[in-house]
Amino acid sequence: MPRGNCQGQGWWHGKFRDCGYRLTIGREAILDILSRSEGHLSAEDIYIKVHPKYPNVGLTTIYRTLDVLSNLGMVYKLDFGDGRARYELAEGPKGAHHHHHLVCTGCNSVIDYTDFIDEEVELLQQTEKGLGKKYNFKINNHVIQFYGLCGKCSVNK
Amino acid sequence: MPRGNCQGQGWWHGKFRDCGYRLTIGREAILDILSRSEGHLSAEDIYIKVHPKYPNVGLTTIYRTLDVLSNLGMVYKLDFGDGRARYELAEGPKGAHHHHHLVCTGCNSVIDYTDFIDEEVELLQQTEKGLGKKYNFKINNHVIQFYGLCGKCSVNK
DNA sequence: AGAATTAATGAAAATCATTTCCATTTATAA
DNA sequence: TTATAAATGGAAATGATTTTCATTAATTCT
Ligand SMILES: [Mn+2]
Ligand SMILES: [Mn+2]
Ligand SMILES: [Zn+2]
Ligand SMILES: [Zn+2]
Repeated sequence: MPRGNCQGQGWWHGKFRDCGYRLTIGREAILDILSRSEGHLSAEDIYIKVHPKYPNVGLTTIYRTLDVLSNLGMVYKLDFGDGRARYELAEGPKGAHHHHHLVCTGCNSVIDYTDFIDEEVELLQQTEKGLGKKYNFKINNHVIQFYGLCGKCSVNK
Repeated sequence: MPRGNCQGQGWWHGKFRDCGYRLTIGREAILDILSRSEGHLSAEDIYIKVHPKYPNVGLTTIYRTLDVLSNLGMVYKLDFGDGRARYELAEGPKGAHHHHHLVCTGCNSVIDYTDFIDEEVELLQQTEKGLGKKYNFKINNHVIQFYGLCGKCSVNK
């Protein structure tokens, strides 16, 4: 009977180790929070969620880890114009869960949407290919955000 | 013979006044710099360009004016991930000159592109309409940016 | 397992873009 | 011209992020 159990270890161990990074409590905690939280967390949001369980993980480590994860492409660093960076897991273990954003300039709320029109995906691929060739650019990511007013804010306006 | 001449006054006077804002030297200088500069200027970039001619326009005014212009929709405030906001004129007097961005994550250079815009614009309008209805969202702007490595950075990598 | 090696960490200090304060100036309308 | 409120600049404050550096801990090697 194997003594280690792996079910709780998270799918990222492999990728993480492969890149030469050490596995630490702090990093696991951060990844754990990111994977079980919906939404767009700031560094401090994450710190506050991590702290009760791991009081000795500092905010500095949160920033450093998010930077590593972002460089590895495991996390997206986003800017919604509220003066602090926001982070979300790039994708789950099963593969992509790609989405774009609707940002309310009134209340700063953000809606994820995945209901792309079929043509949207296709156009994006064409565009990436075309632009890549024309400008000799190796594209590996994109950000699409719509700005406007949510229902509440249109009314209260 | 009319004594004022208007040719140098800039097309924005009207819009600006209509919104109840006063016309000041500083504001004109900033708009002037924005309209005659290519590229994506930070507040400080603008300050440096304005300063020789108008040494008594302070950085604070640059920030305040950019905020006003941005709220009026005359200027886009952009984030390319280098820690400072960048600004560009939304459009010239003749109408739109809409474009999107290719951002190099290696050297932070940015390419404006207008290729594929036609198809994109059409799709975008569909998408805006669809999303607007579904999420009860009044969309009035969007940001599309592709991230990757420019030619130089792919090589030097 | 124990020691050696080196990455990772936390706490405090530093950085730096942006914002706030407030006394003074200035654009605009009466 | 005068009255009025908006706009300004310079200094100080703010606040997110980064840097520093002495200490700790993960991994590798006996
Ligand atoms: Mn999202
Ligand atoms: Mn541009
Ligand atoms: Zn809203
Ligand atoms: Zn580059």
